[in-house]
Amino acid sequence: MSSENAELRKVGLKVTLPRVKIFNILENAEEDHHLSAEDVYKKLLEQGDDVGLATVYRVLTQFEAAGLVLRHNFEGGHAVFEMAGDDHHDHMVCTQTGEVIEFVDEVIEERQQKIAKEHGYEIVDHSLILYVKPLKS
Amino acid sequence: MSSENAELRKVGLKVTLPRVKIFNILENAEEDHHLSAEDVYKKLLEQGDDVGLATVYRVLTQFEAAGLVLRHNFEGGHAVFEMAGDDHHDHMVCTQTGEVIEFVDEVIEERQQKIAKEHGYEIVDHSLILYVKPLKS
DNA sequence: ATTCATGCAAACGATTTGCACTGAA
DNA sequence: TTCAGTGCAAATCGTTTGCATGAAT
Repeated sequence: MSSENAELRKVGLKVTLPRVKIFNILENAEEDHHLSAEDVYKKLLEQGDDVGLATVYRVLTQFEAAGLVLRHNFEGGHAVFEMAGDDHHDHMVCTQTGEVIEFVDEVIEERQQKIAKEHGYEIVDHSLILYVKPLKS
Repeated sequence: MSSENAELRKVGLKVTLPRVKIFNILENAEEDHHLSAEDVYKKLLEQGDDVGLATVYRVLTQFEAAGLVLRHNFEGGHAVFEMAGDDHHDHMVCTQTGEVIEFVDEVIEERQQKIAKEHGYEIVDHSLILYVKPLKS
């Protein structure tokens, strides 16, 4: 039935309540789908689920290791997580509002590959974050 | 005489021993000039200078605020600092050796500006880090 | 005397870990 | 009955802060 069960099994994780709950929260995060561990924890409490913060961290780390979610280290100390399913994109973070905008640019993606190769490397992962502020209107 | 004194005064920082010592360490870091606060602290101890770790953090933060050094948040929790004097560049971090390679790509720089503008923003700062591994040889 | 800079230790926030407990296979 | 998964509290790590002392103006 619920597809998340399949997703979890597929990556070798036993289907447990906390894992399913957290998976759903990540999957259904509409507005801003970049959630910190704390965010996930609060959402769990809000919906009446009693999951420990430590478990949230453990599960998120497992999801990351399994490739289900991506962990980003924006400035400000804490990490944010998002479903990995969607296609790759980079981030623009507004320094005034904290808003996060996603974008992709093929030209940049290609240059990156090229640069790495020129130096004798291949890219394992990359992080491009633009810290921006609204244009004077 | 020593130019760092001028540099410090220029940015409105009183010339004190800890500040000069730390400035020199940053400036003379050859091999890898991306140093964590801890790295700087250890170098101070090695050369027999008794500066508190808290002071290292305070001074690095002041230097950053003054635009003398740049702070980068590579993955792994801790921040690294480098002299800002040199021109802008991005980073490639080898996931196997931890080596840090710097690079600049005008095409990428331009695209970034363009993308931000298209979304109604201007770039305040940006962070591009490629996590790489050596090509199979 | 007033102000700024420092060292030390305590405080911090995010994340991790030790451990005893529970529940499923 | 075995063992992964969990909650809770304590521990850890990088970094910041409060406070009292010390140097410079």
